[in-house]
Amino acid sequence: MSSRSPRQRRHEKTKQEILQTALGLIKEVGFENLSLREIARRVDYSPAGLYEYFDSKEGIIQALSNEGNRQLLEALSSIQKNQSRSVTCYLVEMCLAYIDFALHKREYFTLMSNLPSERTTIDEPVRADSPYAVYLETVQAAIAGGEIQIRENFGPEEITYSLWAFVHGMATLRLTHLMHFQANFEPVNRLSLELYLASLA
Amino acid sequence: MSSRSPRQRRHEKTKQEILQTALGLIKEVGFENLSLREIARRVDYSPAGLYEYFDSKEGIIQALSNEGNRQLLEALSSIQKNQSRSVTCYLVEMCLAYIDFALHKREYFTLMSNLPSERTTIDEPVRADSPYAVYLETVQAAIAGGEIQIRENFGPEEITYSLWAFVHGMATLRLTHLMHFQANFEPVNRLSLELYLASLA
DNA sequence: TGTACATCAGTGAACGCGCGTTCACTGATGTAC
DNA sequence: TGTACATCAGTGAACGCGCGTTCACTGATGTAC
Repeated sequence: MSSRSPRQRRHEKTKQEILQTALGLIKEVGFENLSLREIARRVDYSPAGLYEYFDSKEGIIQALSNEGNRQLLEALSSIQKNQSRSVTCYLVEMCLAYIDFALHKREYFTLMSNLPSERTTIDEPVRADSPYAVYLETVQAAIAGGEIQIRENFGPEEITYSLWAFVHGMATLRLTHLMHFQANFEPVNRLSLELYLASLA
Repeated sequence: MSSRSPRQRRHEKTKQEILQTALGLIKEVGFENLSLREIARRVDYSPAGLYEYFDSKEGIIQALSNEGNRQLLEALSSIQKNQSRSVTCYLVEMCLAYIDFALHKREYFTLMSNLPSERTTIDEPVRADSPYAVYLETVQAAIAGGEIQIRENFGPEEITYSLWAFVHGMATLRLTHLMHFQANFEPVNRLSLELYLASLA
């Protein structure tokens, strides 16, 4: 850190400024309308100037996506550690945290859901730093603790996928089709998840 | 029908041709890359020619969205009628039909999920010709038949919403993040839904 | 049945806009001696 | 401490592209008498 020259630090700082601006822009106009030229306008650079910091527009998106992944991972992991109730309780909180993340950091969330997963079959290993891995571990803990039963063709991965689909649907609906719908979703989401988890016992 | 002049029929036919072409284009390049000029190229018209049939690009999208709504409605309704098992059985089939629709008519589905719902609070009436209405009716039938119990703050609408979120998540994940993931999702989806519905009994 | 006219279906060119990327360049900052 | 030089950070202009929409127009089709 301190071994970096002032020049390198300035460079890094500008890079972060660009990323933050891009993020704000996505929040305003949506991922699909993100424009490199508009980012440049907002940081008061010429469009060409950004190429000092990123190879391409895609490079900016990748950097943001990595950061989003980090933040979601952090949000999920912190729940895993902070509580001392049953594992299924953790799971419910983690599910709700996913929805919260989608709503409050939707600029990251839309970005991330629009990028395809690297994993393409169940035989490939799960990336350790992926949000999915956090869910999977927790589900496995619940299974080990006897709180969740596995069934034929319905092991840890399948259970995790189904939970993920459930919360992903809740989150996605809120961000698209139900974006103008006024209601108190949280208790409904919570109860649905509790009921579903209960049925897995 | 037969009272319409040949001119009107030709007009209608061309209109349909444009819509079908637009649909094919969405299937190829995605909703967000739909281009009026490219539609024109494919039907061998000048871009201006399309304005004889639609007021704007938005008009084409609206027309397609209506048609998609009709087709989804039809897919769901046909299941409601064709079977003679428990209502919960219908529900599972309807849920799977939703996913099927999303996967096999994804050009319609992406279109529809990107348009916000007209209904903005639970106090407004449900549109009778909406897919949601079909789900809601079925859930109400299940409640009436004692197959599903309502709970505090968890009535027919909440139950329907949660089911919808579940299948919407399954569908959306497949179309975005898991688009390249190879697996046999159907039995997993079916079992998850059956378990969830069982927990509502 | 023929003719005059109105409407329809479709064109070509343009408007005004926005986009990502490249390239030759310049002045400022840092480095070596 | 001063100077010569290299690298860095950033610019301006252009390339080549695509977009939705408008407008004056024309030839074909249909209608009325």
